[in-house]
Amino acid sequence: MKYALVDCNTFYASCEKVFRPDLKNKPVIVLSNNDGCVVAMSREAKALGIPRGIPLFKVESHIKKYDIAVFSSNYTLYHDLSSRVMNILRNFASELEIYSIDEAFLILGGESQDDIARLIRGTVMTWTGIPVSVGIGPTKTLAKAANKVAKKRPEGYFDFSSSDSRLFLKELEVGDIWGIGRQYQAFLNRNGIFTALQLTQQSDSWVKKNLTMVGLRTKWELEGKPSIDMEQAPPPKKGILSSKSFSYPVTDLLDLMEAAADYGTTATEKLRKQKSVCRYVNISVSTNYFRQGDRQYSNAATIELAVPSAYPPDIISAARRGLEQIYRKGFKYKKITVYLTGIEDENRGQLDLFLKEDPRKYRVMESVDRINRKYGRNTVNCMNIRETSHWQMKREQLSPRYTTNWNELPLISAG
DNA sequence: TCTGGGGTCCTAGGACCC
DNA sequence: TCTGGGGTCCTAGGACCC
Repeated sequence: MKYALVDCNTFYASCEKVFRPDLKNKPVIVLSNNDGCVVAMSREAKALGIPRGIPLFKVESHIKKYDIAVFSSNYTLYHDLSSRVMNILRNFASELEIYSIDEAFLILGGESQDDIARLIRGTVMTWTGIPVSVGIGPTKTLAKAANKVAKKRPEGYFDFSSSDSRLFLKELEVGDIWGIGRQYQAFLNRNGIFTALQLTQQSDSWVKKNLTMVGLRTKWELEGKPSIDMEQAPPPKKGILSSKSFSYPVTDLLDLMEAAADYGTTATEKLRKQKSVCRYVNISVSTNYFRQGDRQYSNAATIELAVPSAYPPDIISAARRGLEQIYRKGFKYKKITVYLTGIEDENRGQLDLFLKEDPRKYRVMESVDRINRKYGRNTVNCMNIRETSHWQMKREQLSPRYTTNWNELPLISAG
């Protein structure tokens, strides 16, 4: 059995280029929420040496000098193109795991691996305009590592089994292994372990003791023993959060209340979408820790609901009660998070009681969800959220919703 | 002036039970 | 002076991922 990892190259930047042929071979960067920092770059922008995660204001001069195209993140567009890519990949796999917005694991059939990799790349490019890389290996971890190699090759694919496995592992640095982050990399380096090959030479018990069971599975995967399952249907989320940074410091409790209502609504929509209810509402606020001179404060509160619910007014009033507990006057708040936990299926015991108590609540919410899906987010909302509140997101370089809004379809002109 | 958002899993330690 | 053993549940914190 063979695993493939298909990864969209510089996904957000590639999405922005699909409808802008004038940007072909030009550097493109995509910003985080609030246009804060650089989260994605086209190949050309990477070549200019811009590091991922750098704040926008630090690269303004580069942008002017090299005429870099800058975009606010347009998740409506990225999610739509992502689902088109995933639907294509489904045709090539006996099993498909959508791992993230721009990556999927596939279990391949018996065809020649080179042929299938070429076919996948060609089809996705022709049908969506998105370039992808294909890594193939006997485990998910090795397919991931093969994908890293694929990205550096002009063919855009690489099969682990076509290489000398000992040499491959020797050239793979521990920090580049899927599942080994910065802390573990530093720890392993301190212990004289720098390559995947060296990691596989440690005993299972040593790896488990120092890198937990997760690290031990990674070791087995590097040895070619599949130890991480495919997840075809994503399990329901165990925690759902909605959190945003403010574009300007917020001091007023009423503004925070409004933001809590907005993000509480967003989180609750996600909750209803997976047909769940939650028992706990956790709300947290913090000041801007990047501002060294400011007085800093952060705090969180968890409110338990009387009955598990996915009804926005229940969630929002809990969030507001929590906020009243933790709000302190005189701080400049930067960020607020609403986090829903204690998630259960909506059909479980306790809820029956609730539905008997007031089934109208759920009928109201079904209608609201329908209207908002049709006419846009916040067409109907619970707390009179203003369109122009100053705590809302900054998105000054937003591209059109080319694929999801009739008024923003790309126009083609003849001649 | 300007520094993202949304998740998962694991472990240690404390409270509590018999 | 002597001060068990085994278990569950919960939370906080730390690691990881994109």
